[in-house]
Amino acid sequence: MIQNLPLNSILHGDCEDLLKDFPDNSIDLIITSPPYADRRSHTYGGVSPDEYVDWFLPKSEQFLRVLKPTGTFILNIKEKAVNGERHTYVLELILSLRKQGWLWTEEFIWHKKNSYPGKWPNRFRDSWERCLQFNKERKFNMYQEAVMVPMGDWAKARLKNLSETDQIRDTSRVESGFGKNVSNWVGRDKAYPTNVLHLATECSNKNHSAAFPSALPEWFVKLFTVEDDVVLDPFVGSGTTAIVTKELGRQYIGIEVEEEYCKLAEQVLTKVGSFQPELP
Amino acid sequence: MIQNLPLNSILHGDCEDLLKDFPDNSIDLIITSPPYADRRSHTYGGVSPDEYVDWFLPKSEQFLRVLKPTGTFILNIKEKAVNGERHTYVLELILSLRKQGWLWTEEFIWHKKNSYPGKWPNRFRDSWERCLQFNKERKFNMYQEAVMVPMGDWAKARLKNLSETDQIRDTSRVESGFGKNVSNWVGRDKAYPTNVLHLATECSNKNHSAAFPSALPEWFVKLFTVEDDVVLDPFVGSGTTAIVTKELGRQYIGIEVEEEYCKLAEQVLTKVGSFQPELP
DNA sequence: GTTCCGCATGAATCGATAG
DNA sequence: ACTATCGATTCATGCGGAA
Repeated sequence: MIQNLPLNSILHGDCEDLLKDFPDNSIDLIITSPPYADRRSHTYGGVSPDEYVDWFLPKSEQFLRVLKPTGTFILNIKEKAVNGERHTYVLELILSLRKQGWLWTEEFIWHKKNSYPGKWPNRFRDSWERCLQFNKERKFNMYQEAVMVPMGDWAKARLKNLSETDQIRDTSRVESGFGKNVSNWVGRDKAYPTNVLHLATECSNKNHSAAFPSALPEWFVKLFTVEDDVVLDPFVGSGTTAIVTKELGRQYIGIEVEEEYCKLAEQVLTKVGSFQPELP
Repeated sequence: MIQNLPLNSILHGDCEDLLKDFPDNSIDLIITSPPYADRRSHTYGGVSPDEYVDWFLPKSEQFLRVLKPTGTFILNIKEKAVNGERHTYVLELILSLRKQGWLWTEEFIWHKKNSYPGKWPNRFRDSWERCLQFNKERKFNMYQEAVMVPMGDWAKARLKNLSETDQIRDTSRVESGFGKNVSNWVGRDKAYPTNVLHLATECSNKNHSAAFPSALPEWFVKLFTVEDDVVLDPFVGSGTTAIVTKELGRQYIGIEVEEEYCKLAEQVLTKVGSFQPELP
């Protein structure tokens, strides 16, 4: 058991092992997107859907131990289609996590505006993922004001940045919720968020593709932590969670088994500046 | 066992009892929004979340029997928060329905664009519900073209393929359907939808607490049936499903235990016209 | 400097083909 | 019969070069 947390670093190894050295009740927010069943097989050896719960539970046991009683665990995950059916391993995982001692507080929906294309006789494109919120206690830290958006200024800023074609495109889009449909927000000062998030994946980014867009962890970090709080991502990948955590002036800990990802994340993190609060 | 289905009528009673008189494999689509746990307690005697699965399974057993092998069962449901947690009865219901013989084909998300306003210390407004798709067989009827939506950048796509003069000429003739080369790009301005539906709730219906907007059943009726197919709603309430079913030229069967709702639904249905296909 | 347009790129899924 | 691999399908996004 180590005395101090390895703050602001990316650790190389299996989170199940490495977390055993962490002290109890020391993390404010755990947010992660673990490898989905049968995905990323080159990295994680391809956990099969049927084995997924057994693979995950020892890890989440450590998450439960290191999380503060006021902390939150956000799990981004989505089940795949197997033999024409949705597999049930995510449902079983939720039930198992509750038996492990977690409270299943909420399920946020991440609406992926640019879902993977394709056509099949029996289903449409899969355009959403689960962001499951778990807690240790019924009372936890939540800073709702931090994610309220000042819509007036925001609308003007967005409008200015849009090309004409983008404006046409967006007004024609049926599913313009949180996105660029500015007209929804005219005359409003603040928007109360809901439990549905509308974000596009960053698929054709110049950077290495991440599991989720940075706006996703950003939103949860703002919502569940304040400055200098500690945010852990036990499957940090190319470092998206750590990067936005640092940018927001919180302290990050990332864990990753793939060495190449570790180096990549550390490389980017040295270039990232941390948020400095303005002095009056 | 009755010989013929009670087509285009609203039956008064408990669907579990009434369906026992229905023949096997006779319904093309079952779509329903059952009373949620602990809701509408005056109507259904207050099903508690812990008893919900046991309450539901005998009914779904009849659904399974009366549904055609090519048919679909759409279940609109959302778990409530109990003691600060999301209750797990919907997850358990999915697992139980699979054991009963259903295939859990898909989970659509209904994003409620204007969700009920409110603010709580530990959660945001709940602005989505599950629309669970179950089937008897892996092959089922699905008419995807019936629900295609305008493409995201339809304006861009059209402009790309046409010269300016062609644009003017063709757009002026679109209504008559005789434009030149129209077929080249007309097909491109529509895309298949995803498994996320963006629909506003209709606040107008004050009596029926579990009512969904007519656009929701409309979408599924178009997607899973053709004209003259039989659509059943075993918890039809004030009749939304039956009404849109009739309007779309399909045949409806509604079941409702509350007599007042039955009368209300029948009253509206007499005024509703059925879709008439145009003859050449 | 703008705006416009081509193009690669995805946490996908199914069905056919091969071992 | 059962598993592994592969091609076909499809569309929102953002980058970069062109106009």
